[in-house]
Amino acid sequence: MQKRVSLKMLAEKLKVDVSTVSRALRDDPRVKPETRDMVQALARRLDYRPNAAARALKAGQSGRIAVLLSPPQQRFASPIFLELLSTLDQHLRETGRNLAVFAARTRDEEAELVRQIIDEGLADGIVLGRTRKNDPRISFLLNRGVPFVTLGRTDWPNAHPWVEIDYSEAGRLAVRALFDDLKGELHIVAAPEGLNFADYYVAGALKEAAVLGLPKPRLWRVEMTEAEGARIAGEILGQTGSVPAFACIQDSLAFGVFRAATAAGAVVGRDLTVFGGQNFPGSEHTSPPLSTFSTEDHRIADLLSQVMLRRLAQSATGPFETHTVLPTVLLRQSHKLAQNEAFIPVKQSG
Amino acid sequence: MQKRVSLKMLAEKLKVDVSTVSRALRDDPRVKPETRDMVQALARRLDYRPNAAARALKAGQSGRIAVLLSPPQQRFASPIFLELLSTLDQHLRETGRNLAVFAARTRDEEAELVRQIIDEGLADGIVLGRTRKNDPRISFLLNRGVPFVTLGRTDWPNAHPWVEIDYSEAGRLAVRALFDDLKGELHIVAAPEGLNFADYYVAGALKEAAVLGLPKPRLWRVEMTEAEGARIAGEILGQTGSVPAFACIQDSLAFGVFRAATAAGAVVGRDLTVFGGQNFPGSEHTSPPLSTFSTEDHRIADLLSQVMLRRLAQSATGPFETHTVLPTVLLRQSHKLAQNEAFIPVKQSG
DNA sequence: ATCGTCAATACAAACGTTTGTATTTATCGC
DNA sequence: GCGATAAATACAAACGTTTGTATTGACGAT
Repeated sequence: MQKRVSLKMLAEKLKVDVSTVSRALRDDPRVKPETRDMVQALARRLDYRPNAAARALKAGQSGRIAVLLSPPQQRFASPIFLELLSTLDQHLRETGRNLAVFAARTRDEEAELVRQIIDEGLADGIVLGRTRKNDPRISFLLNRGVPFVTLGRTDWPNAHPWVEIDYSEAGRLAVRALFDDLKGELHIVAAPEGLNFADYYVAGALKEAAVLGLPKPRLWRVEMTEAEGARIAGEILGQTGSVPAFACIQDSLAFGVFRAATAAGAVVGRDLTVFGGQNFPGSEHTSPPLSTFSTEDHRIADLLSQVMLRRLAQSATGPFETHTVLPTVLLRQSHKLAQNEAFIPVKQSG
Repeated sequence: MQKRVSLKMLAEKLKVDVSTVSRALRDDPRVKPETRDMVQALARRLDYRPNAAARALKAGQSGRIAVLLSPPQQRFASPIFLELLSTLDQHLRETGRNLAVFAARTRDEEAELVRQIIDEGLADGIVLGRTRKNDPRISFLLNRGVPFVTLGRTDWPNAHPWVEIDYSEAGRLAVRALFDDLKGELHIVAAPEGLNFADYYVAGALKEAAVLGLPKPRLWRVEMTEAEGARIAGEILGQTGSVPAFACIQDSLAFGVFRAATAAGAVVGRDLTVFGGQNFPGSEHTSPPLSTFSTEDHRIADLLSQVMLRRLAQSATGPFETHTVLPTVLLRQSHKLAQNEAFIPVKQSG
């Protein structure tokens, strides 16, 4: 357990000044080639690594990028997050940066957490998702001039780079798909109001319902958990004799619908129809295979990483034109009623 | 975009020394109560936050704990990781620490990454999973005296705290369950050799097979991906006329088996049987519901966090007696062949 | 020989904290 | 009213870097 090797230590051993050592290691032309080689040789031999805290202090930059994990984070948290963390870390490490992760307990806590991250110098930039209306995190970051990238556009769509999944299209798509065999009431099951992606989904779904001449669908704004999906479907299946259709914004909710159906002795594709979202692992193997839309997780993670890096390289202020709306792709067709046709996979997901 | 507020700034405004400001903020009895209040009032008004880098440099501690995400990290990465990150961040922030995340591309890269984390002072402690035989990460950390906690025991079981899932029991359990209706060859599909949890699983499974007087099962050591599960099952389903049984160490592999079965027109529960692991989201809703074992993700995450904090509070060297082996719980019974009995959920998973 | 020039290196300050020690100021005993 | 004592505060060094500037010594030009 020897002492950590520092510039000072190298300097003492070589009987030169720390400044010379520092410059030698950075290939500064001001140091004599022989000195440089000597320093570098010893540094390599002792496996010298520059201290991150000291560098951060000097540079006024932490060298870290934060990812904000949005609550609630449970087993059913969107699979995109892990992919994002992994991809982002790869990209960051290539540019000498590291990844910091913060998980707020509640949505209200997030703004304060963001403030802490910035003002304590815990990170130089932030990646955040689940943008919302009047998002206090965004106004704070803009105000401070902090580089950040969001998953989902905000109320200041031209003030920062963002990447967005086309949830409006997803909503439209789900309703359109369910419409074909619609035999009963249509339920839109989305995340709480104010969350932008959910608002877009609902808007897209409602618009499509109107276009198709449907009566106004029943709207549910709940947390995206299997429990909530089960609760809602359980309630509906208990009271109606018709064949309800559920357009769920996320597969977690749809899984809940499956659970409620099983509990009620109802069969999906006969007594009810379901459409999910985000193509969770396992959704391919439900019975019938869950209709859902793909969100191209890897591409999103990759894009967010790239955009974050580009933003970090930019000067302090915008405009930042990097706005990308990613398409959603229809997967499978289990929403079709059994008596109409066989369940056929539209596209393999692996 | 005003300058960050520092101790110096507060000191100048109040015409006192920075040391006084520093002490006032930490409620040092050496500063006069009126001065203390004056300082704290201004600090609150200007929303002063101590700079993390400066503190880290002075303290010789980064104030961060690293979590190593083990490759491969894909959509099917174990759901435990997100839960772990979330829980750990909660606990850490309560003690003024933060969470850093590192994702190695390959297993070989991990040891070097760990070295970098420690020697550059990127973190003061590490949480790591997927321990293996002759794990170079562990020997390095022990050598450096770094506080760390592992998910899964190591070759140095008394030298550091760890938490372990009872994979030996899981293997035993899977084979025992599949045995009841075994009509063909038994396949053990586990993660690559050298990964401790997989080795325990295989050992437990083989031992149980021997106890039950079964012929030696066929062994597969592959990455835990749906693709690998599908590949293996596809191969087997193509060549055998019998009813193979697959004990998969993780649901991702089992999902692959389901996919291959669908592709081959085979029906799970009639033409083959499957047993999974870790109870992934969605595994409840396969048809038939996937038999698997639960790994109590939240409890694991909580335990790892607690143990890490306790370890950080301890003196530099052991012994560290915190060893916990968590049980695995059988969920569902879809491995039963259809003609024998109906598929009944043994226990709800939500 | 002397000065300027250049290369090579050393010195020093700074980033924002924390903390040991020195200094100032007020208070008390006598 | 004077020295001792304690309270309050200021000074200074340190953590490990980076980087601007000063110093040293050798050499060529005059």
